Amino acid sequence: MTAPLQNDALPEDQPIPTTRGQDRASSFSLDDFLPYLLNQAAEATSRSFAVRYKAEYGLTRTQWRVIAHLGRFGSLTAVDVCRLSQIEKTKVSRAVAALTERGWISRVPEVRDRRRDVLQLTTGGHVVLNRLGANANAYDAALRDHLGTDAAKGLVLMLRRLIGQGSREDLPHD
Amino acid sequence: MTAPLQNDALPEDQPIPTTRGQDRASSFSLDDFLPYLLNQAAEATSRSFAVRYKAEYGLTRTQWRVIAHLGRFGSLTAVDVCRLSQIEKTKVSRAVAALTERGWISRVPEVRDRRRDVLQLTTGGHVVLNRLGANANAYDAALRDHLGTDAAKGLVLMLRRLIGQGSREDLPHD
DNA sequence: CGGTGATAGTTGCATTTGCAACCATGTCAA
DNA sequence: TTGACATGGTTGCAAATGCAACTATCACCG
Repeated sequence: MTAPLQNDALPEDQPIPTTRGQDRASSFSLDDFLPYLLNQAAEATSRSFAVRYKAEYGLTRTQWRVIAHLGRFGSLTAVDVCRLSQIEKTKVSRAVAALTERGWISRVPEVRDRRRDVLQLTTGGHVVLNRLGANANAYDAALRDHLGTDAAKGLVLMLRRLIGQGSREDLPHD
Repeated sequence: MTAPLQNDALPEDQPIPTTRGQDRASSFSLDDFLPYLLNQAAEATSRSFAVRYKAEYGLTRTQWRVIAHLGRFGSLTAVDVCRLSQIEKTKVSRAVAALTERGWISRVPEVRDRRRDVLQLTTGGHVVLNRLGANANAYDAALRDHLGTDAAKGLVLMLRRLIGQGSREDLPHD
């Protein structure tokens, strides 16, 4: 659980010291900065779930994601995982190594192109995925519920939009 | 070396070469998992901006955030920053150390409670913030534009909701 | 063939992290 | 005053990460 740290910190007699108040020099408002908000939200929602797969299976975030992707797509090469998940090559490589070692995914070199290894969840891997997947579903449902079903749907659309348009060149570079 | 993050990844016409078949077993659908989408979106939108402040000022994400918070709130102690930003104690501590060293923030021990140091942007710090802030604004505007202004507003609301730990509404505004 | 250049995946190394233990100071109550 | 406990902040260390080589394989062109 993300312990909220909710603060009784800011009541006026529990002071944020001296010169509070916005700094006039800049018009930049962090609280409305989309990347920032996205980050916070992502952190907030990821963290509590991360605790779970970490505690129960000693999984890294990356590892969990790799598993999830393999669960979703059946079999993939490492590069496919990269493309789909937007995770760095190296990270995937190491996650795969670890997961293979634990017997949760299998890796079979492709004959037609021996540079590639085809990755797949093993039976054990499926067990893990299913267990965690159930949790994930429940958690997700709770989140959507909290937002309102329709709103949640809208959110998903926008997020997809942002993901697709991530770091593009048509964005201002002063 | 700047714009890695390749993402012609998910658009429907994407080949995804080696995918052989879906995996039946699990009912978990990664593509709809909110924390996952949020993460992706956060990554996508943060990265390109991060490149900028990293290249230009050698700033870490955390450092940038600390600066932004100090810019927003004027002066804070490290713990205040933690509470506001939801960043780990340690991370803040180190960021502050680095930023102080570079002369971008000042740290003054509080007399009433010598455990605390009051942090503030120096003039130099303000310069940095203003420069980057301008970029940030432009970038943010572009993102909102891409989403549609109204949709973007809705998005912000939902994100705040997810962040949960509280609308910044209880904080000194302006 | 041989050469050039992409692609899959790994490894080395310097940074960043996360977590827990650790000071120093402050608070409150007996 | 003293002692128990809370708080602000730092540090040590073991992971996790990012980036730039580097290997091995393939593809194509002459």
